[in-house]
Amino acid sequence: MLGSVTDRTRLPTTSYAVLGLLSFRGAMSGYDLKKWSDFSLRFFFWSPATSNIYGELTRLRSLGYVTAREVRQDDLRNKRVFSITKDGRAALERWLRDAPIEPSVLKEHALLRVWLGDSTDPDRLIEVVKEQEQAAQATLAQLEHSIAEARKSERFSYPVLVEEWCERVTKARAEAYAELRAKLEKKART
Amino acid sequence: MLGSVTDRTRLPTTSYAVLGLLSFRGAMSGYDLKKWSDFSLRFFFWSPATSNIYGELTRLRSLGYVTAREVRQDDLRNKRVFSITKDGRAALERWLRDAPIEPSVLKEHALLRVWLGDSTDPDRLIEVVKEQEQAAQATLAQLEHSIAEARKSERFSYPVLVEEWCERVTKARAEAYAELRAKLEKKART
DNA sequence: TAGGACATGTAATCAGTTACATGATTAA
DNA sequence: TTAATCATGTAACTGATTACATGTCCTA
Repeated sequence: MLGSVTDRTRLPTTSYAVLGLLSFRGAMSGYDLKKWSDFSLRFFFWSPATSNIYGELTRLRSLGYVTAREVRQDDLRNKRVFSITKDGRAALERWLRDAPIEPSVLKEHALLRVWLGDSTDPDRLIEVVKEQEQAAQATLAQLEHSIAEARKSERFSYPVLVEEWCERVTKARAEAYAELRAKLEKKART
Repeated sequence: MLGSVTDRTRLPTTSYAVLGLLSFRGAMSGYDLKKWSDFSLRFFFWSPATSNIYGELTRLRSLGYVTAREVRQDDLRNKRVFSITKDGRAALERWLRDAPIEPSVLKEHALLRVWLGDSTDPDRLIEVVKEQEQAAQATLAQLEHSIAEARKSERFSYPVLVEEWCERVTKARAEAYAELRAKLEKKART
């Protein structure tokens, strides 16, 4: 009721995430955006599905926040690249300034299994935890690569700070899983 | 197509989370479940909305995984308490054994703001990060309380392990936010 | 010649939230 | 008397996913 007029411009976070990606470098296709978000947003936020990105792009365009341009990359294939507009930038800045920040979410599906450890096979549990430890280490390697890349350009100074945050927390996650595994192994022996 | 028969029994994770809560202690109401999940699942997974819990309870009952019993708590108010059935326990164990584990998700809404720091007021950014640091510390206090409680009973030995994991990672999150704040402050001074 | 990367989208579905509806009890 | 807690649910909505549809180019 209240806000029915105001909320016309209130978009899901994904819209702003896409707009944000576009604020770094213009002229990207939906495909490019998906790839890049898999290598950046994914670490601390989430990477939307491809179809979701195309959907957002359509919406953003109808709002005048992005413009599309057809690019012929070769004789047969066409590519539609998007750029953020002045209006889009303004909307992004408004959102950054005014939108309330939702509480952070940590969804560790593996821990739900451990939590219900009494109903599970202890060895399976140890395996699951080991896998998570490895997954965290793999993420860490990707992050380190990503940080090294991002440091090359001044333009990514903020993303670098965020990735360093992620690095620290991912390290802690890996260690916490290692500790948990040790505890589970000890528990299994008794 | 494949699985159209098999998937009849494939439920969303929330169903199993509710079933899991019920596996610890029987005879809980929807209201109880919501409260408890706010103090346990929330830390490492997520706490479903009240209406969501009631919905799951209905579904679980129709599958024969839980039974309901009416409890008259005083002259006027009635309470419907639920207990897990043998079938429910079997379904939970099957899920724990067989279901693939989805990748973990970390959604730090505040970091999306930092990531887009070039489009934001630096002082506002520092404030936002400070708030996250405090939020993490508040979570830490709740966790410590929760761990102390859970240690009182043998039955919660697995939940204690999970909460210790959370404690460690939440500490790291708080520290990572503190470090980030320091970097932002330094950046602002230059 | 098969598989992966490039490239774009629609349609169906789903998991979950918010808003709403209702009403008693208890503590400040 | 006001707010919080107890207590249960339905209905409308929405954000996002999965499945599907289509086709080229390049590499092993």
